[in-house]
Amino acid sequence: MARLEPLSTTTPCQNCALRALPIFRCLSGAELAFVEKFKIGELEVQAGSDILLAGTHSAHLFTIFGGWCFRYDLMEDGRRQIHSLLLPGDFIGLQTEMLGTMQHSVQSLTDVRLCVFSRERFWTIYESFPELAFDLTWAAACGERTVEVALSNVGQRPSFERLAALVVHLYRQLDGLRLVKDGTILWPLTQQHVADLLGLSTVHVSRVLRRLVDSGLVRLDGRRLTVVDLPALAEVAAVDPEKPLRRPLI
Amino acid sequence: MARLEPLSTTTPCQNCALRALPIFRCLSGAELAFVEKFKIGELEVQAGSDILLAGTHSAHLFTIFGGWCFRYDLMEDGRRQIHSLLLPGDFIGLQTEMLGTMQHSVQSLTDVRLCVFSRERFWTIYESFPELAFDLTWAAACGERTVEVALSNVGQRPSFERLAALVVHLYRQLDGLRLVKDGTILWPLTQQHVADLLGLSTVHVSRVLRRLVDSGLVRLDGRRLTVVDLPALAEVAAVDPEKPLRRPLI
DNA sequence: CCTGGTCGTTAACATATGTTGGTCGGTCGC
DNA sequence: GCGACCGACCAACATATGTTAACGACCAGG
Repeated sequence: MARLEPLSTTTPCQNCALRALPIFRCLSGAELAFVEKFKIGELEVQAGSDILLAGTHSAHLFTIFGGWCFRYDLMEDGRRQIHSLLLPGDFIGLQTEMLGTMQHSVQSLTDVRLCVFSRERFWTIYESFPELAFDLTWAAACGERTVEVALSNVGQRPSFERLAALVVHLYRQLDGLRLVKDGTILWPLTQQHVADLLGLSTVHVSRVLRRLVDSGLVRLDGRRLTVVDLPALAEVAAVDPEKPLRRPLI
Repeated sequence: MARLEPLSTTTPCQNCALRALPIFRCLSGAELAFVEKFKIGELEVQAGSDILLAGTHSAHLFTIFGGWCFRYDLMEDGRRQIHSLLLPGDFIGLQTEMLGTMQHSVQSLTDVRLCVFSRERFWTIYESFPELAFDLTWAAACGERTVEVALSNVGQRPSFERLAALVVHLYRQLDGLRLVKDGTILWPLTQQHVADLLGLSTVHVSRVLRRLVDSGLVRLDGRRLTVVDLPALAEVAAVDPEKPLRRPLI
C-alpha cells in the first residue's frame, strides 16, 4: 500500500517553483524562514498509496509539491466518495490538528512529492505568525469551498453536465498552476475514480465520457486529456466564469 | 426579504447559555472578555431572510444564537443546492474574510437570533488571541467536514437511506445542543428544503418521507419530528455511530 | 508463453428518480 | 367570506442511471 520514502535532495522554500505562481500569496522573509524550519523534509510517494487514513492521527502535515492526490470517505460496504482532488500547493492533514483525528482519508493518484511539516511546531504558527495562522484558516476555507462546489455539482447536475463541470474545474485549477500545455492536461483518473468523484457508476461514466469525447469538446488519449473548446465546454457544463481563487501556500 | 432588526436586550457572553454546553470549547477569562468586545450586538431575523448573499461582502460576522439557517448555492437557472444546515453556535461569514467575498449564500430557516461581530477587530484575533485564531481554523475545518459528509451522502446513498442519514445527523446535532425533547425535534424544513438538501425532486421527497413515516421509525406532525427508534434509524441509514465533534464557539 | 489482473467497452435489462399535471387543505390578505 | 397562494400529495408516465454479464486490450509475473 503506502510506500513512503524519505528523500535526500530537498528544495529550499525560497526557491520553491510553486511560490512563484501568482495564485499563491507571497510570504514575507520572516515567514519564509519559519516555514523553512517548520519543514522537516520531503517525501516521495508512489501512485495509489494511502497518505492519511480516516480515524488515525497523522504523524505529519504535508503540502503537495508535485503530483495529484484525492481525499475520500469509505463506507463499510465499500462505497467510496471522493471529495476532491488535491493538486500541488494543497495542504494535507489540517483535520488531524483541528478535529483530533482525520475524518477522511487521502490517497495519491500519481507519484507524488510532498513537503513534510512538523506537528510539534504547529502551535508556533498561531503564537508567532498571525499571517500564517490566517493562511491556515484561509486554506481550510478554500477546502470547504471546493467541497461545496462538488456537492452542488453532484446534487444538482445531470451526469453529462456533471462530468463537463469536473473537467472545466480541473482545467482551470491546473491552468493556475501552469500545468496546461496546449490545452492538454494530465488525466491520471480511472473511470472508477471519476465515478466516485461524481457519484455515478463506472458503466455510466464510460457512457458519458464517450459522449463527451464524441461531442468533440475534449479529446482523450491514454492519460492525457485535451480541451478543444473551453468556452463551449463551460457552456455545456453550465458553470459560471468563476476564476480560480487566490490561495495561501504553507 | 431580509429584515434585520437590531435588538435592545443582549446577553453578555459570560452568561451565554450555549457556552455551558459540553460540546463547545471553554474559553479563558481573557478570551471571553475579548469576545465580549468583539461582539457588536444582536440581531433578530425573520424566517426566510437572506443573511448573506453570494458575491457580496458581509458587513458583519455572525454566530447563531438561536434558530436555524442554511447555506446554499444558487445556479442561474434556479437550481439550488443546500450545503448544510446551520444551528446555534455555528459561525457565519468566515468566507468574507478569507476569500474576499461570499461564495455561497446564507438564509434563515426559522426566526433567528444572531450575535453580531465587528469585522474591523477581526485581525486582532490573529494578532492577540492565538487560541481564538485556532478556533477559527477549527470552525472552518468543522464546516468543511460537514459538507464532506453531505457530499458522501448525496453521492453514495439511495434516497431512502439519504433521508434517514439526514434525520440521524440532525438529531445528533440537536441532541448535543439540548434541543431534543422526548425524542422530538423541530422540523422547520419544507419538502423543497429537503429536496435541495439531498439533491432530489420534491415529488420524490414526498414519496420517501412518506415511506420513512410509514416504516414507523419516525413520526411527523406539522413542524415537529419524533424519532421513534434511533438505533434502527441509524441502521437503515447505514451511518456509523460517529459522535458529534466538539466544536469551538466564538 | 501462458496467466491473472485491471481497465475500458458494450448490450440487455431493471429500477430509481424525475416530470407533468392535477387535487386538496391550510393560511393570509382583502 | 372570498380568492390567491403555498405546501403536501398522488397517479401516470418518461427517462436517467444502475446492474449484470460478457468481451477485448493491455500489462506484469511466473
